[in-house]
Amino acid sequence: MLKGHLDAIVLAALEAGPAHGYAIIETIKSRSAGAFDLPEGTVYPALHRLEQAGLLSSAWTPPPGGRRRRVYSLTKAGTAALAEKRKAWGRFSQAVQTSLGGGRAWPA
Amino acid sequence: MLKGHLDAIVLAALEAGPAHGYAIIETIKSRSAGAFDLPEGTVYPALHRLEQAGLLSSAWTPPPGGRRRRVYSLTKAGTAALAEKRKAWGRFSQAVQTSLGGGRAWPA
DNA sequence: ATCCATACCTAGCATAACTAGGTATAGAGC
DNA sequence: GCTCTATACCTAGTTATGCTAGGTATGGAT
Repeated sequence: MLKGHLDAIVLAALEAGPAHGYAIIETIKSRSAGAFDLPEGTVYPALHRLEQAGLLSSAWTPPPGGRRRRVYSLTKAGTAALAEKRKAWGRFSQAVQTSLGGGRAWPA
Repeated sequence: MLKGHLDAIVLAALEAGPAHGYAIIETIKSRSAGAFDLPEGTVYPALHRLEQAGLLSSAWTPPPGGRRRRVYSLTKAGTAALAEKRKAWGRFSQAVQTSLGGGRAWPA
């Protein structure tokens, strides 16, 4: 379970530039060192949701000669949402950290 | 939304000693500096779930003269589960952190 | 020719946490 | 005495989220 942070992670994966769904899954897997190996059934609906919400836009790559791919890009609203979600993550993780007690934020 | 980490936070709130539901809510609120102001409808079912799972045990305080309270304590299994959940949180938050990119773990 | 990796999609399920109600007692203020 | 608030517990039903489990199709390697 990604516990409500999937949207932020997907948006972050697109920050470096447009990508298609399958590539996004790979990016997330490698960036998280394998921890987030997300099934397609998780990611594709999320992409649709994010596009619906106006945070992503998509375009099909021209199919003649190549395999069809839907390439997603961050919209302006998506970039803003990502920034907000990063802040929210910071607040959230800080709060969990102190709630779990046991002191320091990050074990060295 | 507590995003799946509620159980860990509740268990952590009981680590210092037994407490009743209402007090647990207060503890969580103060420990998180107000970030987690949980409705009772969130916490009570969680307590029941955790007791069902054998991670907590409960006892009613004797009602004569005082207000009825159900006091929860960590079981041995609960203590072990808390330790495991702390580790899981560490792994999870680390993975989110790197997935969100943007470098350093904690902005000073 | 067959298989696997790539690439997309959806319906339906499970779970989590919240909303929105309900009950009841103790103490403070009038 | 009466009312109001804080304390203290509970549950049914809603919502969102992510997953399972299926389906379709193409390109490249064997």
